[in-house]
Amino acid sequence: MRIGELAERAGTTTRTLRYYESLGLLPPADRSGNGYRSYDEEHLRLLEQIRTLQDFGFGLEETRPFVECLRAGHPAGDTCAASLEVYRRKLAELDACVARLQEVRAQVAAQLARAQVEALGADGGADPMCEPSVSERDSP
Amino acid sequence: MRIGELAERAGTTTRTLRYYESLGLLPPADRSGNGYRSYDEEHLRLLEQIRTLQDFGFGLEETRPFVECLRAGHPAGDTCAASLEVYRRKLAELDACVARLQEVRAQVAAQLARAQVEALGADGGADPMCEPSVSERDSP
DNA sequence: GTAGACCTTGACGTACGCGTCAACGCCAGG
DNA sequence: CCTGGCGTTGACGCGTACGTCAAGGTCTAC
Repeated sequence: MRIGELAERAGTTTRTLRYYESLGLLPPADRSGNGYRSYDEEHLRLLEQIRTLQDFGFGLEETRPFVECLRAGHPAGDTCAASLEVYRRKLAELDACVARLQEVRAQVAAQLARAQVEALGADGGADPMCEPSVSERDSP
Repeated sequence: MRIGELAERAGTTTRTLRYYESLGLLPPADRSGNGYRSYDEEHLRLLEQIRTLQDFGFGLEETRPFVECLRAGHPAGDTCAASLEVYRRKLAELDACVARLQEVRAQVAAQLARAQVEALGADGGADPMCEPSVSERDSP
């Protein structure tokens, strides 16, 4: 099949396929007599592997071991040692990233709370502890 | 003070200060007779505000309301309505991002687990439950 | 007067993953 | 024969937040 068909079947663009080839991520496609790239089903599998990982947030370079694993003849791209290592590294990265974001979230939330109070204090209400909060005497 | 001193005190570089000015994020600095930029303590406060937000992962444009709030004479950059809105938007973004990352993390973990099993099955061990694990009989 | 440290503007480089032309070749249908 | 649709390479653009270099002006100290 030619590049346009492969691109469509893989849900990507011809530009992307040529880009991957230029990176050496995809093997150089065979050329038919007129110079057109010629692809087979295996290329489609490689692309599906790449797209799956991309959706996970993997960079293109991180997908390389998976692609090479498939090209080496393995039925799955992620059963080779190098691929497993990338998975593990990525898990660690994800954990670190989540932790950082949660910490930031807490700090931003705290800043927001403080700023809201300050905004009220500066804007309108002079002393905000006149009326005792009713909720204390509500239940007994 | 001149640009080098401000940069050092703010923990940044002269390039960054000129860049912010070119964006209109910082107000154009006054020039002394020789054409050098001249800054005061207020500029330092603006920069501190920007850096704090940058550390939270805010983009430069997102810091603009805070800077303008300070420039408007408010004692804090985050007590203006626009700044509070940015805080709230950022909180929502952070929550969405954390959720997405956690979902991805779960999927990657699942892929890793599956791939490890497949790798074992293809590589060596035929039936991996011959020797009962010794740790079970260790303590009693 | 001259070296060195500071300042000025301008412009290109970086990383990522392509999008979007430009200018051209090839091939099938009418 | 010509149009339209496919393909080819090459090269610039984008967004973000600057780094880095170039070529020059300015000020201080010796």
